[in-house]
Amino acid sequence: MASKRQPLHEWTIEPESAIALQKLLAPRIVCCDQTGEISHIAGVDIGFEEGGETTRAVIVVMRWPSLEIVERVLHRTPTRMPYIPGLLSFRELPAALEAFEQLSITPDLLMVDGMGIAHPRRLGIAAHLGLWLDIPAIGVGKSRLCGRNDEVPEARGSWVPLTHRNETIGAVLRTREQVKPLYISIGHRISLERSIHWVMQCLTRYKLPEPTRQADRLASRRTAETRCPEGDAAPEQDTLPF
DNA sequence: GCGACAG
DNA sequence: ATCTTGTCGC
Repeated sequence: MASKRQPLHEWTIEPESAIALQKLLAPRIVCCDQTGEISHIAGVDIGFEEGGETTRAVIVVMRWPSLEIVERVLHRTPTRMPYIPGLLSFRELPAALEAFEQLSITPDLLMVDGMGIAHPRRLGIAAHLGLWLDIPAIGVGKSRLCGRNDEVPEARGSWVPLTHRNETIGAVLRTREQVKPLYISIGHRISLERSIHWVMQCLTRYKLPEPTRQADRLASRRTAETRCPEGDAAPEQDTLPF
């Protein structure tokens, strides 16, 4: 029976098949620089509502080097799959891809909340998304999925390699002093060195680089209403919708 | 066999 | 990821 095939990103897949697919796709990840002129960097993050029933995919596009937000997309959709360590992309990619379809600007670089190749089968969500869209991507994780690393020096900008099975799969980077480091890894079409470089270039006063931080704020509905008593800078203002 | 385990 | 209060520090 020749039924109309649904978009590939609407899969719902068994863990066993998902793992097989990762092993098939991982070898296609490009780990060298293929970035051209970079004028737009996008931050990608996924959040949840209603105890996980609804998925919120957010993409924030910023102009480089001003880092001003030029476009934002918030896409809400029913959650299709549960969270299984190692299979995160199958739970979050569908929503992210649907959000991408609503973007009018095609970013030159993606910064994704999660791992790139610093994954058991070298295909974390950042690598999976970068490969699918064929856009340079960097994995920006807040905690470790696999691998080991030495202590990271306290100085901002210092980093140590994250290794797994005798391979360097990423870097544990100190983006702020006195704060837990970030787990940076190649997503697609960019080297680890340049990945670290770009993350550092997008840092302001926070732990997370701006693209990811802004996407995270919106995905977790932590927008401009967060009050701060006084003193420092005024609460961040959101110019665009939401 | 036991622990670890992105978001 | 999300649920959640107060609390420590610049």
